[in-house]
Amino acid sequence: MNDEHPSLRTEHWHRVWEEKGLFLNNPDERTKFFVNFPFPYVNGYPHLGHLFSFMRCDVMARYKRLKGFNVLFSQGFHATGQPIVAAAQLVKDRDEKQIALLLQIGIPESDIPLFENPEHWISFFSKAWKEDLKKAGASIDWRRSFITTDINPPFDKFVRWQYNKLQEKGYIVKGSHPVVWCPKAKQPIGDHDRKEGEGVTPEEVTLVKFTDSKGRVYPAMTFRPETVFGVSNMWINPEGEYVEVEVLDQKRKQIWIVSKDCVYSLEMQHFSPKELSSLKGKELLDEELINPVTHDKVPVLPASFVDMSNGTGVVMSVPAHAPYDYVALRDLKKELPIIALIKVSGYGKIPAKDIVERMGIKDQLDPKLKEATKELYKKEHHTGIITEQIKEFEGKSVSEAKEALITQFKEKGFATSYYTLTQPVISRQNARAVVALVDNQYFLNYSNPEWKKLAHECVDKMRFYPEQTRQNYHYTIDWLKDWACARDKGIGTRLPWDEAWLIESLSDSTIYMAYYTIAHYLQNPDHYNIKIEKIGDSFFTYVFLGEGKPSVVAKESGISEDLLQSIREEFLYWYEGGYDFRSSGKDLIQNHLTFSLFHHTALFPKEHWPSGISVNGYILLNNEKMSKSKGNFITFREAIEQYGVDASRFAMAFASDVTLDDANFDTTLALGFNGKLAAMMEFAKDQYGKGREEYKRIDSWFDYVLDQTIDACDKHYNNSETRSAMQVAYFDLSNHLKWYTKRTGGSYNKEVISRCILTQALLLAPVLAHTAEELFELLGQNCLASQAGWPTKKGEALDWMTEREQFISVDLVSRINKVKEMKNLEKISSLTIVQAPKLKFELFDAIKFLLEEKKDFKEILMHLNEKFPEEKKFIAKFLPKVFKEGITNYIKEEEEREILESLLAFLEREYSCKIVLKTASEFGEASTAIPAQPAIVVE
RNA sequence: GUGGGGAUAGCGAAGUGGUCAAACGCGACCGACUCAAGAUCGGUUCCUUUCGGUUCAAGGGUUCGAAUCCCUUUCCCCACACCA
Repeated sequence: MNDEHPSLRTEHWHRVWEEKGLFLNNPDERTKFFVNFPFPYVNGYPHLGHLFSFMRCDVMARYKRLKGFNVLFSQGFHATGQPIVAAAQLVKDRDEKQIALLLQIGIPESDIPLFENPEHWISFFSKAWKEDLKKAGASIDWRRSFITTDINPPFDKFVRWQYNKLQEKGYIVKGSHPVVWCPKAKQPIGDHDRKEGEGVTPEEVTLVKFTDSKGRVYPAMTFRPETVFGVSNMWINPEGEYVEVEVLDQKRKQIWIVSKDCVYSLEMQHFSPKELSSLKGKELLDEELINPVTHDKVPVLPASFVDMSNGTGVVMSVPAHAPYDYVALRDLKKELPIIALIKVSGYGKIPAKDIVERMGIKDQLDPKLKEATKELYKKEHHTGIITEQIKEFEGKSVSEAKEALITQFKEKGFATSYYTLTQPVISRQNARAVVALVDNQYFLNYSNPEWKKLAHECVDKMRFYPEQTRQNYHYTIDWLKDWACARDKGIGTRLPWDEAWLIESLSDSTIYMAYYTIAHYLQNPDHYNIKIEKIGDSFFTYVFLGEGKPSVVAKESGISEDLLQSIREEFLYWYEGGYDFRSSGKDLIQNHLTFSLFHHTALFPKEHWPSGISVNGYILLNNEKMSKSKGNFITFREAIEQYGVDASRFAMAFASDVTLDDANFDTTLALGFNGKLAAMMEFAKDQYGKGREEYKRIDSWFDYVLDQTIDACDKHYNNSETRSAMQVAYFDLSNHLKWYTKRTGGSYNKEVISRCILTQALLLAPVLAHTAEELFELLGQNCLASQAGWPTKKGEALDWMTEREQFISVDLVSRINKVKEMKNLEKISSLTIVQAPKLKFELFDAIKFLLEEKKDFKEILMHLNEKFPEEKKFIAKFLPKVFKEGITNYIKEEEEREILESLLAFLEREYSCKIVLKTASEFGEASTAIPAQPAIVVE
C-alpha cells in the first residue's frame, strides 16, 4: 500500500470482488463480450510493457461490464518452446549470467537450484503473474485460467485435437525448408545467434547447367535465369580452388564443377556431393561450354570478381545486361557477340554499356560497378520488356517471363533450384553459415491460396484497433509461407500422429481463446465430476463443432449428456463472433495474430471467427526505451508499489491512445496522481449531497457538459482510446468543474454537483477501479462501482441563453485578465462593461437575416454597405469571417443586458470590485464593442 | 528493397478545410498557504498585448479561407519469419 494514499484499500476491494464473484461470468440473457490478452510466456516477472497491453484489456472489460455486457475475461499462461528449458539447463550448468539474472530479479540464492527444473520456472512465474495481475486489480475469471504444454493434460488434449483436425483437413503438409545453418554447431541459427548478418534469409536462386565437351556440368548461379539467352561467355576465377564432384540432382547422377567451398552447401541442400578431384580455376580456361538453352558454344574466361565463398564459383556472363560482365569483357579486350534481351526506357540497345559509360566506370575494380548493377537490375526487373531474342515472351514483362522460364528450365533439366545467402552470415561460433534444407518437416500450409483467401475474408469482417492495422494483416497473409510447426527440442504438446515431434510454440497458440469458454470445466474436473483421462477428440469435436452424437460422445468422455450439452452451449454463447477484443503488442501481427486468424478459418465455421484485435506500440518509460542495461526497467509489481495501483493504472491508460506509436509511462504523472486522487475523494466527501435547490443557467450548462462528457468518454472507451477517455473524464471534466465552481462561487446546485461526482467516479471506474469503489462507499451508495452501470445522461439540449451566457462570460473573463495583466494591476478597483451601440446590434441582425436568406457573398456585402454606409470598414473585415461559419457573436441587446446583469455577482466576487454596466450611449465614447463582446474598461 | 506509420509550441500530445495562436498533461515562471521544503490551490508560458503580427519539417499549389486537401523534397520510426 502506498503511504501517500492510505485511503485506497486495494486488498480490501480485491477481497470484496472475489467474495462476490464479480468477474466469474456464466452465460445469461445479456449480450456477451469476450476480451483476452495473449498468454504470456512465463520465464520472468511481468513488466511495464505487459501491463500496458493488459490494461487495455482490463479497461475494456470493465467498461463493457458497466455498459451492461456479460464479459468473459480470463488469463492463461504459456510455457511451450525452448527458452525455459534452455534457461533451466543454464542454471544446471552454473552459468553465471543466467544465475545473476535470477538474483537480480530478487530470487534468493538458496532457491537458485530449484530453477534447474523447467517445471519450477513454470510454476514460479505463472504464480508470480497471477499475483501481480491480482495486485493490479485485474478483473479476471480465474476459474478459466490454465497453462500450456503436457503438464496440463486437458489443454494438451485440446491442442492435439486441433492438430488432428488440421491434419484431417489437409492443412498440414510435409516437406523440407531452407534454414540458415551453422556448420560448426550443426544447427539452424536464428537472428539472435548471429555475430553478423542479422535479418539475412535464404533466397532461392537458379543454377543454370552449362556443359563441357566431357559432359561435365558447370552450374552457374543466377537471380536472372531469363538472361541465359544473352550469355556471351562464362567466368571462372583463375586463382580459385575448384573441385569435380559427383552430385545427385533431380534423382540423376551428374559430374559438376564447382568451387571447393560450395561442396558443403551442396551437401546441406541434398545434392549428395562426392568429391572426385580438385583443380585450379586456370585449368578450366580452355574449355568451351554449351549453353543448355540456346545450344551455343561459349568460351570460359578468367575473372577475379568471381566470389569463391558464395555460390558455385561459376558465373555466366551477360554483357548486355550486367555491368560487371560488360566491363570485364572490355578489360580483356575480347570481341564477343553482345546479345540484348531486354528493352528498358531511358537506356539504349545495350543497357549495361549505357550505364557503364554514363557513370564513367573505369575497370572491373571500380566500386561504382556495384551501384550500376543495382540500379540496372532494379530498372530491368520492374520496367523491362523482353525483345524478339526470346520469341516466346516477346513484349512481355521481365518478371512475367522469369517465372515461366524458371519452371520451363527446371522441367527440361537445364536448371535446378538452389538457396543462397545474399550477405555473409557469421554465427556466434564464428563460422560462416550456409543454407541447409531441413527435411521431413511438418508445415502449416499457409502458402495454400485457398486458406489465404479464407484468412483475407476473416480480416475483411473484423474490427481493428487502430483501423490502419487492417492492411498489415492482409499483407502478412499474402507474405506468409508454409510454417514449420514441429520441433524436436523443448516442451509442449506432441504431434498426435508422430510423437517424436513437439508442436512449435506459435503453432499451439492459435485458437486457445476458444478454450477459455469451457476451461473452467476441464481445469476443475473434480468439481464437475469429469475424468480428464477419458476426454478425447470426440469431446472437442462435439463441443467446438457440434459434430457427433451426444449419446456417443457422452459415453466416450464419461460426461453426462446434460453437462455435455451445457458445455457446448457455453461455447456457443461466448464464441459467437469469436473473441471481441484481443489486445497485444504490434510485433505479434506478423506471426501470432495472423496465425490465429488462419486457424480460426481452418477449424471453425464463420460464426466463430474473431471479431476484434487491438495492437499497441511499445511502452517508453519517461520517453526512454526501457532496458535492463539502462537500469530503467521496471516490473509490474515495482510500478504498483512505487506509484500505487490506481495511479499506475491511470498513467498506463494515459500513456497512449490506440496507435502504433510508442506509448509513454510518465512517472511524474503517476506519482503526482495520488494527491489528485486524494483531492478528488476529499471534494466528493465535502460536496456530495450538499448545495442549493435553485436551478440556474450555469447549472444547466454544467448538466449539459456532463452529458457531453459521458458521450465522449463512451466513444473513447469503445474505441479503446484510454488516453482520450482519461482526458475527457478526468482532466477536461475537472477543468469544467473549476469553471462551474468559479461561476457559482462554490455554491453548487445539489443535484448537479452530486451527479457530477458520481458520474466522474463511474467514467473513471474502468481505470480507477479501486478509487471508484472507495468513492461509492464513501458516498453511501448501495452498490459497488464495478456493478453500478454506465452513468445516465440528463439528455437536455443547451438552451440559447445558457449558451450565450457561457460564451460571453468566458470571453469577458479572459479579456479582463489580459488587461489586468497588461496594466500590471495588483487589484482591479473599477470595472466598466460597455455594450455595443444600437447600430451594431442592428447590423448583426441584418447580417443574420441575410445569411439565412441569401447565399451569395457579394450580394450580402452590397446590401449591408447600402444599409450601413458608416460601417463599411467593419463589414469588409467582419463579413468574410462569418460568411461560411455563421454568425457566432449574435445576440439581441436586451438579451445581452440580461446576461450581463446575471453575471454581475460572479464578476464582483471574482475581482472584488464594483462593476458598472453601461450602454454605448451612456458611456459616450466610441467603443470597440460588438454584440456578445462588450467593451471593458479596467482601472 | 518491400510494406506500414510519422514530423504540431521547452517536452509529450490533441487537432484532419473556418470560434485555431492551436485542447490537455508535463516542465518552467509568478502568487497564495507554510518557519521552510514538498504537496495543494490560483495565475502566466510564440511576439505584441483588449487591436494586431508570425507560426504547425521545407518548398510549391488548390481555396474567400489550410496545421488540416494536392504535388515535390528532406528527415525519423516499425515489420520482414521458423521464434517468444
